[in-house]
Amino acid sequence: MIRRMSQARERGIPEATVARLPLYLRALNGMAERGLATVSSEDLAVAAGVNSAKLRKDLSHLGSYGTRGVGYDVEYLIYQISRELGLTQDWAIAIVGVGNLGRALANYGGFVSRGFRIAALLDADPEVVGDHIAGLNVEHIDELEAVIRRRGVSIVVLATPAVAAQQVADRVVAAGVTSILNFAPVVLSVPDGVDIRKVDLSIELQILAFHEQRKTDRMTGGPAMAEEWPEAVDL
Amino acid sequence: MIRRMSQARERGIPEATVARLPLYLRALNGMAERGLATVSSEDLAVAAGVNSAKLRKDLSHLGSYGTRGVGYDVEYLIYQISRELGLTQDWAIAIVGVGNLGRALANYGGFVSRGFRIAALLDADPEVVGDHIAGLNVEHIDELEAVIRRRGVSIVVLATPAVAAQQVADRVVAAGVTSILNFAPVVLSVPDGVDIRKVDLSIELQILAFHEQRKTDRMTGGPAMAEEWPEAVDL
DNA sequence: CTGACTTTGTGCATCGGTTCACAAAAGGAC
DNA sequence: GTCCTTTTGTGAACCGATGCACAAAGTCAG
Repeated sequence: MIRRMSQARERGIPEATVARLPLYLRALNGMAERGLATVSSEDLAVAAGVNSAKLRKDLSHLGSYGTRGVGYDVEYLIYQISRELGLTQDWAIAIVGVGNLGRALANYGGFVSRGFRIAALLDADPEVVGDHIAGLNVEHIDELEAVIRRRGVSIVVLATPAVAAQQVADRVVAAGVTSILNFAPVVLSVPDGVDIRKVDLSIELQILAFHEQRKTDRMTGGPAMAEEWPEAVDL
Repeated sequence: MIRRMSQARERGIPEATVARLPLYLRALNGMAERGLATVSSEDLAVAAGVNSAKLRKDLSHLGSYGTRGVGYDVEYLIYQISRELGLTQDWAIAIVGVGNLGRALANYGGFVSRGFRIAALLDADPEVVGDHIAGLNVEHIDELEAVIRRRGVSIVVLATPAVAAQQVADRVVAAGVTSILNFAPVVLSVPDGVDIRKVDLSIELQILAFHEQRKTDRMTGGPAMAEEWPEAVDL
């Protein structure tokens, strides 16, 4: 027995593809709202800001959901991508650290929109504990393990100061959490099997600055004739 | 005349390398604070969370700044990376959209820390205009072009609602800005030569959810024997 | 000055991801 | 039913990034 399956799928979607699926999903939702029933790979690619061949290859990893000569059924594709991403189930997330950023995240609508539910806000500062933010009561960090267990939290968002992040990470990992979204500017060390994604505002700015500098260098004389070092290195 | 230069450099640092330089810089700053004078590629790689061969290759794109048998001079390397990233100059940035996120960004210390200076906060809501946040007066979005010109703003951070983002982007581009950090969940379309970096909180969560789902699937039966589709597709 | 030791810088094989270009599949006209 | 048009799904070439493994270059002891 050969079990051709539908070409690919059966296991392992490339990481680069996974990172783009949410993008397609957002574009598709916009199209569904505007009442579109089907969409071609070309149109969807433009809406998502990618190359159409890449889009088709990405979708082919999920299965063969298009109709040649027609395109993709918008609603069906939304369902398939949502299912693949795990958004058809309900994810309880906890936000640790209720400073400016934590507050912003708690109020950010995009989280709740699909599949995600903020189940807890935690902070170490007694000044903040007890505040009501986005309809939730801020709880003390001492409750971390209990809250994770009782409310079935499976994803933790770290918005603590840098010095506290590793310590909190150790505790949430010990409590059984294996997915962490880290906003603190530190490299967390966690055991194998724990997924960490890092969002670092300052790094993004530095990358922009690099390119901006290159652009302005090019205007004013060009880098080829700019000095290389304050003093010579090659003798 | 051959002009060997110091091997690489002269032009074009790989994008992947640029994205890691800020990481090295942060690790090096920590080491400088702890008084370390030199560091080996191995130690620095561990601190930055990367492979040491990759670190050495990354640094080799900037020039040959290490000493064999010894390692890298911490202060000197900090200076070289900072210069390469353009952090030795002062960047004026403007934040557009002073909601929860905009406020968090304005108060985020990591921006100011090296080279970046928040030069303006702008919003369309008259309720918010005039507020004082992080020592700055919130100005009306009508002032956008004037503020960019007068204060030499070269990087704009978009923290507006999704619907307003494209419109604001068009205006800042028209005003001559060529670097944008976008937090709004939309695909911006801008002319060639304008750099956009996107930070999307909801997408990061969706990627985590995907991996989390895979992990829990594996516990409960394994994906190989999980059903593929509600109905069969291959006949 | 010599020889043992350390650590960089890089050539090379490899890998994952992107893009092109086209055959295969579907729909519609007549 | 046949032909023509559209659009998918994918083979294959290409491109950039990664990581191994080692020669080259330096330090340091004696």
